[in-house]
Amino acid sequence: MLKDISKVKKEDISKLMVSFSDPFRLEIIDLMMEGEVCVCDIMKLTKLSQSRISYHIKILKEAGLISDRQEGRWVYYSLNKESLLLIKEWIFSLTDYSSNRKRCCE
Amino acid sequence: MLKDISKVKKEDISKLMVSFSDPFRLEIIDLMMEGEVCVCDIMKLTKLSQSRISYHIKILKEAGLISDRQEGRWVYYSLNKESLLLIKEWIFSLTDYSSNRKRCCE
DNA sequence: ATTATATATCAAAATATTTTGATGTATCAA
DNA sequence: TTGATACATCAAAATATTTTGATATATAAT
Repeated sequence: MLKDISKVKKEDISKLMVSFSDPFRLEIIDLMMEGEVCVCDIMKLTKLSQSRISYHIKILKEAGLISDRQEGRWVYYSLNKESLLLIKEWIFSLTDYSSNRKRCCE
Repeated sequence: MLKDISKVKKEDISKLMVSFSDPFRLEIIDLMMEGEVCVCDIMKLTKLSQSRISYHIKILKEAGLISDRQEGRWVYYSLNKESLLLIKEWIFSLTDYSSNRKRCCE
């Protein structure tokens, strides 16, 4: 069930895109492609500090890119498929743009 | 001719993504979907200042997202289909991630 | 030649993001 | 109930990005 991408606000798209604009967040996202991860996993696998990871996780969460689920002391994070689809759709609208070139300043 | 997306550096992806992380740049990109535009066009259509537009254009150029072509006093900018495809491919690899969930910390 | 136009670039100021280290909170185990 | 673990949050410092206004450069028209 895809939304009409032209009606999605630029602010929402740019906020999602901010998620991908940092190499450390991309690393974290990479790990989440394997499945759920907790902060402790990310610490082991990336050598980033705990608060630094929490900070980036927060950015991803606020963008709506990831979901969390608590279990005991652990919080499991995973990619949110809905927002991935939204991004995918937006990229589609971008790559399928009409290729008829207009002249500028006429 | 698609590259092996897993071999593309995170820094390259994040730099491309930075292009999309600002609402004004998204506006500019939107205009480019219609075809080539010059800075003067963008000025007319967005009411952003000239140097501000040039700044954002520079970001897009350095990310490799757009190409330029000079004609007299005008410089025409347009989206670079190759990098759009790269992004598309990257998004694909992200959305097609395996959904088998692993348990953390085991 | 002079002037106007289109755009780039620059330095400074304004903002925003990121990192760090410390502290707080909740959960669990002993 | 004490201590350890997992994570969040906070304030300050460090960085990075963005905006602004001024100036520079190249082209074109007069």
